[in-house]
Amino acid sequence: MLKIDRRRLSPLFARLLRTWGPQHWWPGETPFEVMVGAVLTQNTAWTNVEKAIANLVARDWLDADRIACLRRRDLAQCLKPSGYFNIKAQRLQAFCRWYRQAGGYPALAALPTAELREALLAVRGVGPETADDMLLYAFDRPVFVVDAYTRRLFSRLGLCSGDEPYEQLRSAVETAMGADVHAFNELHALIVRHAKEVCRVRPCCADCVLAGRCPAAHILPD
DNA sequence: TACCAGGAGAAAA
DNA sequence: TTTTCTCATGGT
Repeated sequence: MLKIDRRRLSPLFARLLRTWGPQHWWPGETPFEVMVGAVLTQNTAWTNVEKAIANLVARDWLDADRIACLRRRDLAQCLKPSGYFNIKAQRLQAFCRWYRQAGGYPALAALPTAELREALLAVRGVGPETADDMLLYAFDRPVFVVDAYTRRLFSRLGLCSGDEPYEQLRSAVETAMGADVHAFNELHALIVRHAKEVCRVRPCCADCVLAGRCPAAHILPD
């Protein structure tokens, strides 16, 4: 079973926070909007998701009851900028129908984390990362979100091999950091921010940037 | 032009 | 069980 050394993870977190500052995630007005964003951002740049959400808001459709009852093709048209629009229309309706049937946010927020996670994962179109995005950023549960950036960065730093099962990596980070909603919130957001700012510019050296000896270090604010 | 982006599920091996 | 394929727009 994978173990991540807290003495290596904590300085990494501190370095990211010092470099990029608090990220104030998730960008969303309400928990429901956060959950919609979590579905729409699957393998998609956030700027495209924002356009799709803006379309929903402009039509006054950012509502579980409304989305659940829309014609699939109307919703798909609205989601077009976020890509995979037919699949996402299907997934978002499946999620909204479940959300409504489950009693909405108050009823779901009353569930224990493990039970809520299991219920989310049973919704078609909600996988581990999407479920954990929702748990952390919409329900404030101490769950760490593992994404492709986390695997890439951690494997380059030698914290993991990168091909561990999702649950193993999530559990290892949660054990190393302790159940801390705020820390999980920031760490995941910072990893994404770091990837956007650095890996895109110079994909080979996310690790040496963090060690402070990267040729591209000039792009860092400190 | 080619590649990537805050994945998930189905199909094939 | 593991790997591969499909879904698709928009920015770089």
